[in-house]
Amino acid sequence: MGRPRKFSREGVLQTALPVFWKYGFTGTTLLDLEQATGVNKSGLYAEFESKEALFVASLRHYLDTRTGRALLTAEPLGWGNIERFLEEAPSCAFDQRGCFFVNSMRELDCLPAEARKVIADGRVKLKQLLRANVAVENPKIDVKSVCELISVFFSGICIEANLNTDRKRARRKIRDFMEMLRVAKSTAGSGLVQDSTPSLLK
Amino acid sequence: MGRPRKFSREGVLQTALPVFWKYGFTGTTLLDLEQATGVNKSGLYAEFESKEALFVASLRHYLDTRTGRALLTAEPLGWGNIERFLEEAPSCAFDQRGCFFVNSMRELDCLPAEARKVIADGRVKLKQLLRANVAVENPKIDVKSVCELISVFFSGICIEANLNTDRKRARRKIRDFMEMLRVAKSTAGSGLVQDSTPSLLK
DNA sequence: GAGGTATTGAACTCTTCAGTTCAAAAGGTG
DNA sequence: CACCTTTTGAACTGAAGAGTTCAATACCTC
Repeated sequence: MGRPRKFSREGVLQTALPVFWKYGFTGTTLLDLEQATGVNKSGLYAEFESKEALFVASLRHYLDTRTGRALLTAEPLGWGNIERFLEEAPSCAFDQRGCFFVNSMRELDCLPAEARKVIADGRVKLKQLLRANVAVENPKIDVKSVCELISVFFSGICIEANLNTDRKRARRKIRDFMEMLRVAKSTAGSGLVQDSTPSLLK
Repeated sequence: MGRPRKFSREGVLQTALPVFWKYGFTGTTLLDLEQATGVNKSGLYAEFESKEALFVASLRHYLDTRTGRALLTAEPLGWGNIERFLEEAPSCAFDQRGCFFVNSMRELDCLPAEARKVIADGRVKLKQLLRANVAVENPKIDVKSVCELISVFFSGICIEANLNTDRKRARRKIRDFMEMLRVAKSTAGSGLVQDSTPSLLK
């Protein structure tokens, strides 16, 4: 019954994603998408309502296919997971630098409302996953604050991945950061910190 | 000798900057720029060669008018300067969130070559300024590594400023980060860190 | 292999974009 | 106040943007 289509929704998302990732939503044209996916406009519009809908679907596809979640739920929970997450979650492929979510944060004002929601929800989820891993390490440290620091550091790593920094240098930074986290944890309550209102330590 | 113009180059840059800042280069249209600056296209093109040239000029104007440099060269050098820089450099105005430079890093692939160079040079300069402030604090710590961490953290803070995070929460994160830096410094060489190849400590 | 349905791709629309042109207006100067 | 240079704003251009339409094509079913 009728001609079968040449493309799959999955396949389109997989090939459209790197384009949006590299050029952003406003920076991507329909011509770019046609060329990348190999699917004509009419095909794309048959499957997706609009460029915005395709973007949102790409965002969701990204969430579903990335390893981030798996990395942060691996047993045993702890610093190890966080270190692996920081190292492996940000991509460094030519057309997929850093993290699609973090990149999109820059463009928030130009994005469809639904995309903004997906991003906000994604961040909440990330914080939860981080929290679980930090919590098992040391109750002396204010878990939420540490998670915030890790989140900021992750965003920074991702954004800087847009420059030419090679993976090796990024790994070095991550190691240093983790070392700092572990030291801070070890010395919690040791009296070394004399700030008037220490917030990192309970 | 002819009619005097109603606008100044300075004034245009000052009003164009927030538009580029908020919507990025590709997200900004000439109509946006006309409305924001109050200057007609023909006026803009009389002063600037192209949209790209106006963007680059805005980027340079940003560099020249920001307090970042002053904050990092204030005497005495040290953690205090860095903390003030992290707190005060990222803007949180409605249409100027985070740092224009960091925001532009996301868009690098759509930017004119000259803009890319300005950004790269700006980052080198920032690293130098950070270095001077870190160096005076403690020779036991690998200065360059610490600077990299601060730079990543700064980028992260700036990118996350694009979300609705209020200044108060950002300040809290910065205090925590600085605390960690200071603790790491204090415990350098204390034997708490047992990694096989510690890179943060000399 | 004929029939029927769904996909396809090219041509088309309408809008917006960056950039140009130029007659009219404006104001300093003598 | 008349002259002359310069700015100005509106109309214009050509290209590129998103999104639509539809005849031709492909392929599955019977």
